[in-house]
Amino acid sequence: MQPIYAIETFRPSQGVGAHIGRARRTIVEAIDAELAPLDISHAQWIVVMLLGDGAASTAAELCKILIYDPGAMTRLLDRLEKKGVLRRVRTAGDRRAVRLELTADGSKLYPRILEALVQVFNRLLHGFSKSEVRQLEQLLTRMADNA
Amino acid sequence: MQPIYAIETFRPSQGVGAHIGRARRTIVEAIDAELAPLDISHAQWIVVMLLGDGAASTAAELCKILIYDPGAMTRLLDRLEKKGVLRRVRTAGDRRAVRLELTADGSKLYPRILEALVQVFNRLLHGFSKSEVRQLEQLLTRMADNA
DNA sequence: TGACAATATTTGCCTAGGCAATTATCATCC
DNA sequence: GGATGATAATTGCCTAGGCAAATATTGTCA
Repeated sequence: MQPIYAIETFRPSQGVGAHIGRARRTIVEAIDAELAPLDISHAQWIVVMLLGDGAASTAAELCKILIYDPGAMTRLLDRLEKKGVLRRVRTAGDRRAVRLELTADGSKLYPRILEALVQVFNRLLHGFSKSEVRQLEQLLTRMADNA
Repeated sequence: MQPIYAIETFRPSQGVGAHIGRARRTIVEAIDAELAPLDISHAQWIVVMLLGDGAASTAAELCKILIYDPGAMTRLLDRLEKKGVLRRVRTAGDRRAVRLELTADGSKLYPRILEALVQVFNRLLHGFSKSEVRQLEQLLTRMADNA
């Protein structure tokens, strides 16, 4: 398999990295606009969704998934806890870890954010066939798996 | 064309957004590791590359491309100027704008970063055919164009 | 031309993230 | 079982980004 890019011809602002960066900023901007009335930050709603759909349940898991500083995560969780969105629960199993649970209010947040996400992604993926979406996901996954 | 996602079945941590986020974090992490010896931050080397390949030449253009706060950009440019990487040049045409130019040292930085980028992307794109890379780029572009 | 909106940059203030050190708890290996 | 290393979370300190206001300049339109 040949290398994809060569130093002589690679233009950073036209490579895959730039495209992914642009797509990501586009997504974040669109979702933030959609969620503006909820008064919740980008980092915060991602955490709510990861907890809500069961992808994570501790701070360490969130940090690993998001490649996020543990100290910053502690404070982010402080803010969400103070807002009443989640609570920290000491578990019997591993007393180092703190299990994170959405409160009733936090759980109500989940479907509202979910709706915004579905709406935004359906708009951004307008004109895509389902197989194209699946393909996009697979290509990105293969990239990440190469790391 | 049908909507891609439905509220009932959409799982945020498995959608396109999550994949793009993961891919982006993977890329940033890999490049930062590669560029560690240069002692230059993520935001900084992106600016150097955008200036170096002519994709931008003013602070406002950088802000637009990167969806970055103008105030933060001013200070980021301050740091790069103090490092001797770039200089600000008042132009005769529009006296509000400040044209940004890489210094000789900044220009030397360009190929070193370029090499790191090519290396990292070739690694992350290992196993991809060129048409798959092109396809990935096109899918991402179509997404961004829908915004 | 003159008033007014828009653009480019800068500054102050506040918030949030990164890094390093600390504490508590678990896992491992002898 | 006990020493040692790893893991989870937290805290302090510093840096960097977001927002709003201010300044300078340009564009527009009556």
